[in-house]
Amino acid sequence: MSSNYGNQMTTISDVAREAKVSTATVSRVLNKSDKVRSITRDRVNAVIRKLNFIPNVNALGLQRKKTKTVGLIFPDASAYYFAEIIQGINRHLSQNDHQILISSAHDEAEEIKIVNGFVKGGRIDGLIMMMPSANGNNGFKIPLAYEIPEVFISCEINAPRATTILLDNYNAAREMVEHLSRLGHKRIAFIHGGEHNYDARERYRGYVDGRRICQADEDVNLEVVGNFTESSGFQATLELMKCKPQPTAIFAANDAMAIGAIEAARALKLRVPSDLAIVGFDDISSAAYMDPALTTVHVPLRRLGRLAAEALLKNLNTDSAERTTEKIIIPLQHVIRRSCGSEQTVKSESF
Amino acid sequence: MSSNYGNQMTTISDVAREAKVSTATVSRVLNKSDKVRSITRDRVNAVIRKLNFIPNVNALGLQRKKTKTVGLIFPDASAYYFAEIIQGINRHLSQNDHQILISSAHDEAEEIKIVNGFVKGGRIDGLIMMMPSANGNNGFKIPLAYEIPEVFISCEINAPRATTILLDNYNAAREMVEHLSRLGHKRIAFIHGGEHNYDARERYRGYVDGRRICQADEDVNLEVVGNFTESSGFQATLELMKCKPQPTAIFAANDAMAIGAIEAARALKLRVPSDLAIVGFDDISSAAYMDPALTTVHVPLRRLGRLAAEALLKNLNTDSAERTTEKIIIPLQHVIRRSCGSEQTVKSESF
DNA sequence: CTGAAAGCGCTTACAG
DNA sequence: CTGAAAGCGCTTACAG
Repeated sequence: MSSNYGNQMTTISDVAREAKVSTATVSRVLNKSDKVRSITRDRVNAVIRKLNFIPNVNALGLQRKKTKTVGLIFPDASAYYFAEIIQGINRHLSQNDHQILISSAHDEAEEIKIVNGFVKGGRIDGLIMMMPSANGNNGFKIPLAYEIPEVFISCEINAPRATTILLDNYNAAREMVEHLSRLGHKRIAFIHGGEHNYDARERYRGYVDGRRICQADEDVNLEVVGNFTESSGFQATLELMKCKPQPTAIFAANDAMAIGAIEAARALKLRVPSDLAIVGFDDISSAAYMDPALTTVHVPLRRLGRLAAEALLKNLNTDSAERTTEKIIIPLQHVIRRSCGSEQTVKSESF
Repeated sequence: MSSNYGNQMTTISDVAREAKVSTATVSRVLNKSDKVRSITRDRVNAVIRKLNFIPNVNALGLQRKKTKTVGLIFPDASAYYFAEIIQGINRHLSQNDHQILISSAHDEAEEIKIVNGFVKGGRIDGLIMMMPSANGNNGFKIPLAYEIPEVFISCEINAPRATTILLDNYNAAREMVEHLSRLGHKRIAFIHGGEHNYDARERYRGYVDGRRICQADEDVNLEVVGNFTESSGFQATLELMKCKPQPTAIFAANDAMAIGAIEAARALKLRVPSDLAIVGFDDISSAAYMDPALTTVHVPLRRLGRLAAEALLKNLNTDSAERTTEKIIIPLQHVIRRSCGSEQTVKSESF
């Protein structure tokens, strides 16, 4: 195996030699230290530019214990959330001279292994974890033992001095039920996204409370568990429509399942929304283009990513003793389209 | 700012002290060198395990010029492709003890800046780039000057000793036109994905040749340029249906635009497929759940990601002088559903 | 088979 | 304001 960087590598010594100063001075210029005469500084900067010098990150990491790198850990599933959030994170981080090391895990054991490697290997300065399957009060002690700043997305781990960013799933779901109730629905069914997912559980909680508040036949069981995929929404809907009496509205915990639900309604020769109202959650890009256009809850994923990046960056620049424990909850907006049968807002949809 | 790794950091010296050997010996054990007595090896390994020692990546990077990290650069757009491909790459790379550093760029200047920082900063051992907007023979010299292995996805840059992975867009598109022609369509329109996108251009080329081969009224202009979004597909379809005579089929260069096209057909009170056949490209997860279910071309994104990872890993372990120039073309399969009006296959779709 | 020592590319007290 | 030197955590000839 050959040396990798080959002849491309310019070092601080090359710069020092060319500028006729010591490496210490070059270093001071690089680090904007004020203890450099401006004439010297200019000369060094000229050489840096001329040689297109970029400091070796490994040397920096070794010496300063800073790598300008943030670790990102995501669950294996959720490709859609994943992509959007990363874009939001990356935009902010790259503007602030930080890079992203990503990995995905499908269970906590794998998760912990990755975090361990990242942190003990000296690869990262901070960590952003999206782990909706993490279960609050048990396990999951490992990453919290490290002293690097951490941001958790969509999981309620009570991590001291860490930042947790959550969607306000509960209120959005509750209000969605209230909206359906206002449209006259009494039997509002729910397709659950899965017991092991934080967002899904919170949406469910909002659904239950919404039904109670609206006194919407809450004693009738109208719940089926899906797994956030179109096909599970399809199957769940077939199940639900076997109930007697049948539900008049279905609230799917995400848009993919709502899409499956609409397809199932079609297979059952039910018209949406007149025979059956169907609503989702997420507001994916095709939601506006379905037939009928999908009523849903908009989830601002890029913004979520940006908030995570901002929170992490802030803590990266704060002494660990000064760091506070923060919880950021992102309020969510409904997007009322045709699939819920809401008259007054149909007109607001136009292309 | 406090030191980051705090007391978590175990070094090779800690291990050496505890095992009563020199750091050189520990290093030899870590690197599976055979020049260590097995008794010594066992003792050292026991300490390594006991202290949960993980070598510092920065020190390794400095010393060996290897970081066990692969850089991934993606265009800002294409969130969907992005997520799926990364999952494929990550799965393979993490199994082989490599990490992923990602970044996205929206033009070549930014691209080059990122690559520069990655390579000259000593951050990566190899590079995977997805740059459908890269334009073959011009510009884009920079990354190729480096000696690290490179894999290009969806762009035809004639990079010596690099691997290029392409989808067989051309043949899949041509065959799609032939399929529509076989169903009796003469006026087959095309919604282009954008001149600056390699996949889009290739799909267009397939469309043009398909029409010629089928002698499908090829002299009539039935093309509109979109940008791979639902809304552009919607607008493009409104445009196309102003043509006299109207097209009887629309081939959208991706599924998102096909979704917009179906919605537009609906707005125009046209039934799909009987009044207007519509087909897409990508086979996104909701394609099977639309109404009508979308005929499209399946693109195996995870596999694409895995192939990229495999190719890179292979070259990472090959001396640069031995590396060959490779081009891998992934054949694509059609998925015939209802939206094209193909009778014989409707029955094969079931839930 | 094992250890002492130099060195990878930086930063940072320390001395001047 | 500037430089010589030590040190961050590893690896690898070199000597034994």
